[in-house]
Parts: sequence; structure tokens; C-alpha cells
Amino acid sequence: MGLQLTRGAEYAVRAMSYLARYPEGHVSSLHEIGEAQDIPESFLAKILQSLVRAGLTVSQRGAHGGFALARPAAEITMQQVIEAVDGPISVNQCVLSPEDCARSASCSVHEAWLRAQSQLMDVLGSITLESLAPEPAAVG
Amino acid sequence: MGLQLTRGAEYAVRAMSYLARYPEGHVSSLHEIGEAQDIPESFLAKILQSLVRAGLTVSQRGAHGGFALARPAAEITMQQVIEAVDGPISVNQCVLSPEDCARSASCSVHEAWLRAQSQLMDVLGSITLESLAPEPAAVG
DNA sequence: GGAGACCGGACAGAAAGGGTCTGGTTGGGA
DNA sequence: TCCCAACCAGACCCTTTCTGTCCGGTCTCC
Repeated sequence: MGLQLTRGAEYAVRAMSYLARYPEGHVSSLHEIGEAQDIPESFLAKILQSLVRAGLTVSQRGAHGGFALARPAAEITMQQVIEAVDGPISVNQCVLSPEDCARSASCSVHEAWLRAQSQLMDVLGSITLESLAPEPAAVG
Repeated sequence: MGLQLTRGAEYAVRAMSYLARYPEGHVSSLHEIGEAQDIPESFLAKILQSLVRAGLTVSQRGAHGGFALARPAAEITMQQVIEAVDGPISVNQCVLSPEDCARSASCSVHEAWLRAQSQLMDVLGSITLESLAPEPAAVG
């Protein structure tokens, strides 16, 4: 394997795409999301915490609590969701911290990594949750 | 972290870009490559084996042995090098084996992963070792 | 005030990453 | 011929990250 995102990020995207099917402000419980998307609940709990801390979702505590998107689905990208859970995306270390790369190779390779990185970011940054939700009303 | 290629793949690209600086057929020893590119030699040995098995490099055994590109540098892409070491690139599991994804979510998310995957492959598949080598003759 | 739900972090098993080592084979050169 | 330089193959090992679980705490609605 290698260049692959984590299960956590996968789950995060699925969970968010689930929330995006509902009208703005609609609250879904952890249990509900986990069941609908087939995600282990205790793991999902941790993931949703990250999303709350990143400001992508808001939570409602107490009875009838749960989670909702913090913004309209059209304003949340896959990139944001992934980075909230996995940390900054970088196809390799030398993109993230150029000081590692600088020494030996007069890195023309570095250029290549940057291009790949940039392309990837473009795609992930341009796909919003809105475009992921199947239909605004068709809820399973 | 998360979406990041392995150290092994990084090393592989560096090693290959080193070989690409020499005229076709020129043989460099493991030791030489490791030293020039600052890669642990015993690890590099393993990596080069993968590249040989993948048909990207050829090896010469015995005294004055070493490694050389199996084809002109213009005909070897970063994608090939990475996959030789890390295995097939797939931004997530559901791209590699769709049977996992099929069940629950009527996966509009799947579409998104495919797009990201495709973009990434386009970039990595279009960068050749030739374009990585600084100059045909400028060897350090 | 109690039940339902999120919060926060400690914990743990499994897998992958990153690298070393050893014994074997090949082949060139003295 | 014989030795040494170099690759070959794979077993092994340590560390980190992933992928979760669990539990005590806190909040809030009823």
C-alpha cells in the first residue's frame, strides 16, 4: 500500500455526506449516523470530535443532542474534512517540511512532488459536501 | 498524517533519478547510489530489488556490478516507480476493491474518490525520470 | 434529578513502516 | 583456480501509526 488515506478520514467523509442530506441545522445523533453509514460508534465519536474542533460541525449536548454541519454543505470541501481528521495532506514529507529535502539532491524531484500535491489539493478542495449528497430530500 | 507515500517510494524515486543522470546502460553500485542520495544502504538494497523485479532496472552481479535503468529515462514514470515499491496506488480502499464500498452508501462518494485518484495518476504518470534529471551531464 | 447524549483522554491489539542482518549466489580479475 | 566484490532473498526486529474500545465526566432536556 502506501499513498492512502486513513479509515478515519473515509468515515469522516461518509458521516459528513450523511449530514449533508438533511436541511441545514438538522441534528443527527452519533448512533444514527453510525448505524446508517455502518461505522463503529465509539470510533465515530472520536472522529466527530475532530470535526467539531475543526469547526466543520457543531454538536448539541444533552437529550436529543447530536451533530449538524456548521456551515452550508456547499461551503465544506473534502479537503477540509480529510485534514480535520488526518492532519495536513502532503504526498510526502519533503512537501510539508522543505528543510528535510534541501540538503543533498538539488531537488528537481521536489518540483514533481509539489505538482502532484497541488493537483490533488485542487480536486479535493473543489468537491463540496453538497456535490456528494445524492439528492437534497432522498434520505435512506 | 495519512495520505502520504512511504519512505521507500521516496528513496526509489531519488535512486532512479540518480540513475537517470547517466547515459543509458551505465551501471552504478548500490553503495554509490546510497551515498550520493543519502539513503541507508541495506534498505536501498531491498528497494532496488523491487525495482528489478518490476522490470524498471537491471542489475549486474559480481565485481563491478550494480544497477542501471532497464529503459530510457523518458519511458519510466514516477507512477511506475512508486507502484513498484508501494504497490498499487489507491487513495482509499474502496477505489481498489469496489466490493467493499458497494453495500451501504449509494456511493456518490465513490465517484469523488475516483476523480481524485484519476487526477493523481495523471500527474504521476506523466512525469518521467528524464524530466527529473537536472542535466544530462551534470553529475555530482 | 435522572436519563440521554456528547466530551476527553487513557488504553490496547494489530498492522504497517523503516530498517538490519545473515547466508547464498554470481562473476571478474589476479 | 580461487577469492572477493557485489547483488539476491528473505527472515527478523523495533517503532509508530491505525483502528478502535472504554470509562468517568459534563451538559441539557424533561
